[in-house]
Amino acid sequence: MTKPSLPKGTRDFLPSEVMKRKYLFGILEEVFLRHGFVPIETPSLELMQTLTGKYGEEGDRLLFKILNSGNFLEEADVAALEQKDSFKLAGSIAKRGLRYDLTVPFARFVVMNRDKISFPFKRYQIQPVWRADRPQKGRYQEFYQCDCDVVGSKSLLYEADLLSIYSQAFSRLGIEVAIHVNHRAILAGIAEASGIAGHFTDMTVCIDKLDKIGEAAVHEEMVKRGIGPEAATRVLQLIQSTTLESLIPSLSGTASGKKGIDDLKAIFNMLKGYTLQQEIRFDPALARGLSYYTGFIVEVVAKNAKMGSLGGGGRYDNLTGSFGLPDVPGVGISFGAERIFDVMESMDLFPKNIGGSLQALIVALDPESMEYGIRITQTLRSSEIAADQYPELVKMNKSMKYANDLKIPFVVIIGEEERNTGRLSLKDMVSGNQEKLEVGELIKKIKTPI
RNA sequence: GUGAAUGUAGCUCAGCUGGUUAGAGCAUCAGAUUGUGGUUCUGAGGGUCGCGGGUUCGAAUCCCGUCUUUCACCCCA
Repeated sequence: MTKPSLPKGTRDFLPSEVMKRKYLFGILEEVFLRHGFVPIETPSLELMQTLTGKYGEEGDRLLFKILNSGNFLEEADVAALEQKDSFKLAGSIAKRGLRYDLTVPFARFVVMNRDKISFPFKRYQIQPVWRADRPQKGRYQEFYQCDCDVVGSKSLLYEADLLSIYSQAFSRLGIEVAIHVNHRAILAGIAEASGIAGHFTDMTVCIDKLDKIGEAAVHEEMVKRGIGPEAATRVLQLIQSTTLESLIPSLSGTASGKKGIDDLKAIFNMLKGYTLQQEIRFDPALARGLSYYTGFIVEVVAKNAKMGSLGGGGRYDNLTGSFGLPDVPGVGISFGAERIFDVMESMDLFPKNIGGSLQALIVALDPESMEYGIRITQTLRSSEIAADQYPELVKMNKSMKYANDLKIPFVVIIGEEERNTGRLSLKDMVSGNQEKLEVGELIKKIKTPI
């Protein structure tokens, strides 16, 4: 016998947890659908050639690879095997891998299905992804991503739409958030205005850490990466601006700075037509995931919970380029479902009534009542009541305990007397009251909300 | 990839500087209660102390190795 255990970074979900997760995903789906996004699904497995090279060296290392079937060593790269070069060997023995995110498979999907979809194509996708990362708090090797993207349009209307989705979704979930917005061109403008255009990546890597390590440490790190101390000070000064207007004097001289400011202005202008319940804040210090974002960028942070980002996204201009379809612009956002779940759990934001599913348990006391109970159960079920019959004739306290453990609100007790009179005992498990009712009354009673 | 912890009953954990038969709570099962759950009381079952080696008269306890899991960093959701 082997001791049961799970691979690291994976979890079982109990019924109550699955119900909560469905509730969360359900709300997201409703918001997505209402904004005109449609669902797609892609396989868990992709070809390694689809996945490798898309996430940088680090990402390639974290890909789960799937061994080829059969005697896969026959085709193994012998030289790599002898050199113990695992990475090189993998290419010859694993032609498939588990998807690492939903964005790259989506890019493949768009390229392969471009004849079947109409642009702009608005899709959402809620599926698990896998990463061979070291797990830690709130981070798993298998987790769900909820992505929402539009491809095939450069219109800034979609930026506004996606911000509206964030606002509505978090409001409906009951989480108060700040939606931070920035633009890659503004960051480029800041670099240019500080005379360090050549150090753009160094700059963004550093300022991304601002809220984590503080101003002084960011300054120090910028200098360490070859940015002059004065330029670093200038950068820090510029990224602390809280309004677009205050950046205009410094950035309007640079082409990219102007472009970024114009874009964001246009987005904010469109947002005036939306009803937004959450704060949307311009934050020039936001420098997230810049490796593939080319325009607008966004990140969502909970206001009342100590938790990293609950979601993020941005515009990218060349999603499908690596699959041979250039110039397809896109903009998208992602919800960090696992973290949102944790925040909602810690703030007790799930409705109380999503735990139990069964509304009535039928308990029979003798073999004839068992048969009678089957018919009653079916009657209740066809009256849209979630009903179930206790399957064995046992001491009643056992079946009552079962009803109690499952939080079933009503128990229908059927014995000889009930059978003869046609009036069944209905016990309300919350109040403990019990009364004898005919089936019709009983159904009405169970369906009446408390 | 770097660093630090951890591992004892199904679960959460106690077990002092080594000393007979390894404990508790929860959970399970049975009874108090032969037609009534939650609370309570009584009892029962359940352990190769992660695995391997070493020190010792004696190891859950000390040492070494190994595996597992967790936490932090990197990175990221």
